[in-house]
Amino acid sequence: MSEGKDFLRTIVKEDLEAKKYKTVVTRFPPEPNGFPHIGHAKSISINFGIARAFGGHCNLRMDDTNPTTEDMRFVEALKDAVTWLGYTWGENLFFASDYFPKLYEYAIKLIKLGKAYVDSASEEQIRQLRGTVTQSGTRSKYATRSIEENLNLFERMKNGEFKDGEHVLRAKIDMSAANMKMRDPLIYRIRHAHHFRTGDTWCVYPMYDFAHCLSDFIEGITHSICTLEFENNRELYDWVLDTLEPEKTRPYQYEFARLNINYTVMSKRKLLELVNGCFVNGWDDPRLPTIAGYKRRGYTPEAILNFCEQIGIAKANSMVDVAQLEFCIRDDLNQKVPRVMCVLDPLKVTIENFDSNKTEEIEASYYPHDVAKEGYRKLPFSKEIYIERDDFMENPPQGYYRLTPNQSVRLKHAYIITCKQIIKDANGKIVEIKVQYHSDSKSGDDTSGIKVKSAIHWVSGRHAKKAEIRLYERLYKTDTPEGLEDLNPDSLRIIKNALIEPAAIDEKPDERFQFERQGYFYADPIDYTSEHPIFNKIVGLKDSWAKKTETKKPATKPTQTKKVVIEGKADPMSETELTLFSRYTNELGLNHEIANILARDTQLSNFFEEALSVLHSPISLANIITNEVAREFKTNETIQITPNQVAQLVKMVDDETISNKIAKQVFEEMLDSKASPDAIVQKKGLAQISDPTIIIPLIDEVIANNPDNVAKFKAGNTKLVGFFIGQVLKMTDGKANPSVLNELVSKKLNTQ
RNA sequence: UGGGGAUUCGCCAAGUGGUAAGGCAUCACGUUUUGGUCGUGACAUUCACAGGUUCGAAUCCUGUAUCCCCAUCCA
Repeated sequence: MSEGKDFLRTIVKEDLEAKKYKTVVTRFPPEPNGFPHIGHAKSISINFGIARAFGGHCNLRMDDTNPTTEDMRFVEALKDAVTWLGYTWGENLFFASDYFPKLYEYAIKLIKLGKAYVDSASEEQIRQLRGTVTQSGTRSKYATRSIEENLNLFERMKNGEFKDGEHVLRAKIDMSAANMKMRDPLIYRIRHAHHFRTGDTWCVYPMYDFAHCLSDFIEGITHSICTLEFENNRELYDWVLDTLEPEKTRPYQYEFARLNINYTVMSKRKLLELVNGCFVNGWDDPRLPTIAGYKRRGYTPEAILNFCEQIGIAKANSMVDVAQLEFCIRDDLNQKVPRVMCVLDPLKVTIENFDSNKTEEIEASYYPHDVAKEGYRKLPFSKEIYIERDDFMENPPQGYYRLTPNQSVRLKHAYIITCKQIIKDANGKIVEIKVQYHSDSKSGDDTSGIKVKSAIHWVSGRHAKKAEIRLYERLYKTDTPEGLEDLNPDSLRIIKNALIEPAAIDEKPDERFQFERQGYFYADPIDYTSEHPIFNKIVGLKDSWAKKTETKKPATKPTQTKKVVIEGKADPMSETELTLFSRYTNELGLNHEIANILARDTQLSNFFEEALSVLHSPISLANIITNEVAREFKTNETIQITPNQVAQLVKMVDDETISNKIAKQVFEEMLDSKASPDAIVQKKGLAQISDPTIIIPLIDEVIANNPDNVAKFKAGNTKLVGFFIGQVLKMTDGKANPSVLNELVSKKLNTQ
């Protein structure tokens, strides 16, 4: 939870430090039209997490501006998700629909400002007139209506005098804007629909772009964090707030990349399709990436939150490996849950030399030695037991550690057994094995001296309980699933007759267990009863044996195809550009790259020509202009610096008063202070230090203080020269002459 | 095709002119009564590509490529 670990926290931190806001206020603003999924969890952890980290607060706001898709049921699911993840909104549960009256007033204000109009064109016409991404649009003929007429019409829209789609309210912005969102966006539409909260009060409903920013403003949000697809909406967000509330401090929008996970679908539409089409069993199906699904499956909020923290926040579209999530739940449960034995695919084992009437009770710890928890149960041991079918092999492959005709094995917590006889049915399937146990090999008290390769889990036939185990695998078989055709047909496997040791049911020391050697399981919160226990598989244990045996087969190496880069062609130069180019290269001796940049950019070439008339130092001038000056022109239309000033600066570099490095620093300074370069150098004492008698002692000092790096350098890490130069430069505030310094450092290090 | 974003290891991701963090995955060894956990080590001479500026570039400049978003009366 550190403060500056991602770009959002960095922004918040800076804003707070700059006193832009007194306290940070964020919001989690879902639309209640579907169940929240792990992508929402990321957003929740960002918004609530930032608020918590900076001592602010986060509102839970239902963005319910579309009456046709939203439902109270989803509101409850959203609240559940936030609570389950461990966050609280306190008093701050809001609904955009609560702001409908205020929003309506804002719309009227916009009309009065002459910045909104009622458009009576049809939906189709509006689309036509909007233009395309390359062609600008045309403003509707209704845009010329008077303020009074607009006011009147809008009020009648509100009063329900018109049918759906007859009119809309539009912001009057710019029909030729390159950003399509700014082409007179719709801000209100007529909807004669029943809203789940406001009922039939309203006939007009605000659109997202109008409602969202104003809702943020009304709530005093400082940082409005949303996903990347809203980047284009930001300009409109700013426009609405700047024209309606120009004086007040207001929220700003920031975007991050939404979460994608491989083998998983996250879109509301696809999730809805799965649920409604009964491809899964409801919104809380454990195979679904919904919060309800993870909860039902047995995931912990800690694991989800930890996952959200691990994946980070950035602006690049990305696809997280589902293995990362699986790691998080294993990692969490490993420290928490009791171990218990459960046989999923039982094979009967009769211990020939064990008394058939006897039951031995073994004290077995619920936790392994490396988990700092205590607790144990009594484990019954008797003549007939069951082991996992694949823990015995008649003809084992190399490296198989478990029971074979020639290899003894330990029964976990109990005795070592040795196979004596294999019994098969008519089809050759093994139905039972007969073994002898070594009575002097009891766990914790073993004097047998027998060495075994592994310990396997087992249950006592007489005492074991029957359990239903629901085994879940990934819902999709492809890593980037598109549709139903990518569904994994084996995503759910139900084992009706697994055998579990009695304590797990009778004592029920927890809801979640590790079934020894298999994975983590969760007593299904809905269907489980002690008469008919049902466990969901949360996640399997890592299984390096399985991995080893399967990777043996396909050894096909993916052929590395070297990426072929197609170099696009630059536009040919115009006549005048060509003339300039040849003058720069031939007369002034500039290199082709620099000459090219200058020749193609009139702003830069004018600047250059002017500077050149002051100081005839074409190469130095051209370098600084195509690099530093160009950057400023890129971000600002006009810049404060004059060609004359740049010439002054270059002059100081040319006569070695200052270094190139310092020149860049001075340049930055000139941008802010508008002072002349000489004055800056004077004032700050930036003249460069070239005298070796001053520099050498500093180098010696750095070398003396960093013996490790000296050693690394000697070992061949020559890049470390940079480190030493950097250190000396730091000591001299960047004033040491870098060329001289470079030479001296290299010499010193090589003669040490 | 206009505009807006992005590009650092198999997957995430720090880094903003001075030694390419960290996690997942993978591999090896050690510990282990879970083929788990844990521990140790290995894993980017290079940051989409090509030039340029600089003593020094992932970072600054120019150009190119690729991917994502925008033309719902959805959010």
